[in-house]
Amino acid sequence: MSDEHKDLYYHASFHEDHYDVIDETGAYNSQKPLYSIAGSSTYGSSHGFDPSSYMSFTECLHGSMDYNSLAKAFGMSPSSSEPFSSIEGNPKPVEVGDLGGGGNSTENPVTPNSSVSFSSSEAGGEEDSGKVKKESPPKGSEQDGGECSKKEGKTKKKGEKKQREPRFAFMTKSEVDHLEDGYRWRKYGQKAVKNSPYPRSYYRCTTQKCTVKKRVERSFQDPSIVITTYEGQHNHPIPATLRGNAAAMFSHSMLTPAPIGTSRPTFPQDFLFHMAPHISNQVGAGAGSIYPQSLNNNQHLHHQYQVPDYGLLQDIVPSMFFKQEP
DNA sequence: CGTCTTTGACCTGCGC
DNA sequence: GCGCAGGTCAAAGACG
Repeated sequence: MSDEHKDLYYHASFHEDHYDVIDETGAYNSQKPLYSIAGSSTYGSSHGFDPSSYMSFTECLHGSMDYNSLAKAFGMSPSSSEPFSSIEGNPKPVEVGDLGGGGNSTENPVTPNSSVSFSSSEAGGEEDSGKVKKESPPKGSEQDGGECSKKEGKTKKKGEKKQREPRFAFMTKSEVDHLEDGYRWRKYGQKAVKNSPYPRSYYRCTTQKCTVKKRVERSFQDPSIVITTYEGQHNHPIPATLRGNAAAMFSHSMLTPAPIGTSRPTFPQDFLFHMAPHISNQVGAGAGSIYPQSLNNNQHLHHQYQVPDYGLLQDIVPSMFFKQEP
């Protein structure tokens, strides 16, 4: 494995979380990797992809995702006190790598190494530096839409580490930083990232009571790649008013076959994750690359990727990852 | 007027 | 203890 690959594919860590990425050979470079996902790259549109199995990105965030199951499916022990990879003080981000492949979409060919990586990390109680703001009300209360008073309560309990919501990171090749995912977000901050010329933006779901946040930053290794990290799960449906009927049609369209590489799907904005057949046994966990497909318009055309063979996936990929339609 | 972005300040945890 | 870096707040401004 060459470092070259890593560099090429983004071995940069997600800074605070140390998300590393693996190269196409499956080798990765991480401190505490739980498992990695490496994808194969080559795939011809002729394979015809099986649209019956996929899950929308939004849905994923929606709550239909069972972290434990996911973990289990991926070869991790779901039950234990570490759902995904949580470890006291040491988030074990699941990483994904390999941007190898991808392929090209008819309308917008993407470079071979353009794909999206997906990683997640759950923090049972990580410390995440700085993440905790004023530590006032336990995330629970303040969050709720409530912007409560900030600088006041320092009711932090000793030894009680703030619990972090599960997080999922996606690397998408795109020119736009903020990818449309069906939800409404409000930017609440932007920070320069160390060692990166690109700033990181912080967004929060505008829906009341929804505490989902997401961070968006561009890879400094490959500026064309946008890293989006979601934290938490939406506890509400997609805003119906968003982008017209996007939300409305979402429920249906997301289950509709989308011939990638042939015609652009007409779904609303969302991503479809596709798992690549390539399995890497890093750290004893199976993996596959997840290719997202933007459902938006031209704006995200570059998110269309070749779809890998689905065959193998069904067995390794957690069911919740796919939406099965009879 | 409501919503969203920008941006400097502030807070917190961590490493040295 | 100090400095650094990440994360968040909230005032101010832009926009429709």
